[in-house]
Amino acid sequence: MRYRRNDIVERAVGILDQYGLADLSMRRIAGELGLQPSALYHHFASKQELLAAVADELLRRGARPLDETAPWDERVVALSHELRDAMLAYRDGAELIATVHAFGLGEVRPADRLAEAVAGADVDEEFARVAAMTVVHFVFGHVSDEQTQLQAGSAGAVAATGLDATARAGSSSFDLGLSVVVGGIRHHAPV
Amino acid sequence: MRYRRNDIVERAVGILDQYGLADLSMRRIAGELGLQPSALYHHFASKQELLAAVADELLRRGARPLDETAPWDERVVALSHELRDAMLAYRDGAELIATVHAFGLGEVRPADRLAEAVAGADVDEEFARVAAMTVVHFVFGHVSDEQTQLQAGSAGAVAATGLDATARAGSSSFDLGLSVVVGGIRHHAPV
DNA sequence: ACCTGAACACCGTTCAAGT
DNA sequence: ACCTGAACACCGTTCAAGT
Repeated sequence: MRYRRNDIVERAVGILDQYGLADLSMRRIAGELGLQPSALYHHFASKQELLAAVADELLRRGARPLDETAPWDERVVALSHELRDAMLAYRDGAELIATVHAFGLGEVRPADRLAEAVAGADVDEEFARVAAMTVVHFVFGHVSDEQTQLQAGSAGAVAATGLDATARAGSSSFDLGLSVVVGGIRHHAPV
Repeated sequence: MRYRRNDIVERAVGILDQYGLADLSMRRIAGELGLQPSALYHHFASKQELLAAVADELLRRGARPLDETAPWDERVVALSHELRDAMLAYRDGAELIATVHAFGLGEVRPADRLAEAVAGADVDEEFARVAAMTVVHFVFGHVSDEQTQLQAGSAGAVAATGLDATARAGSSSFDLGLSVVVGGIRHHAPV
């Protein structure tokens, strides 16, 4: 069989969601496609590059149109929720996306759209960049924690109501933490 | 040779600092101690447990006394700098500490001391906990980014002045981002 | 352009057996 | 209590060769 880059990424997304990041090996991806592991290196220079492409794919699948006319803080909140939902939509999505970006990889850069939104407040460019990074760090950290707890819960014998409670707690503490960061940006003395 | 848990952790810290997290394998640790890899499983149930002990050790080595009489915001800033310095003191320290805590491991919990400090503001207990987690997520994310850039720079042929500039930029954007989060906590409407 | 086959240099973990 | 020796079931990556 002959595949293109995107076929491999799609199969990798499937393995990630079904078996988790720990089982997302080059050998497993190749095996499920009926290829030798070495064939993947025709499409990707390394596993890191393949994982970056998978993270980009998850972010693209989670992308939503943004109301550009909305106030800056509403746009920041909308973008943060979009990012959170994209991270939670697939198994280990949070860990994968956070790891890829920790290594400075990935073409899709959530901080860029956030920085544009923050620039709508009355702040200079450097502050907008730092503020956007702060929001991204909060979202990455919070949602990684959330997904770890969510998946630990679903592994054990937790009642459906218990899971719902966990999800609700995650969502409201996410909104509370986000309001702290957005409030901090709002009350920043203009430099 | 016969070793105790702590001897193994100390040797692991040495390997981490000299060769990095990617080379911190059970086989490497055992080899440097003149042991069979299987011997480590008498002291630690898994590699994850060993890594958690290493992360705890780094945090303990970076611990500093805290002025309990200082205002809550100064204590939050001091604890954040203590955490940042502990993460930066050893090669890949940021990634290790962030990863261990992302999996809910480690006995040393930076969020606990931070929550105590935040409780000094006029806020309820749940808000103090969420605010402390927000600070931790910011510090973990920012310092992981910082260390990635720092180490990418030191790998190439960067002049000493260039490295200093990178470190200075990291520090001041850290302080700026931290002031956003602390400002957000300060301006939070008491519930 | 895309893939095979084989190899290299590794991993974490288990377990019976030793002292 | 602490360690050995051997094995199991894997890894990512390289490279000459095939079509």
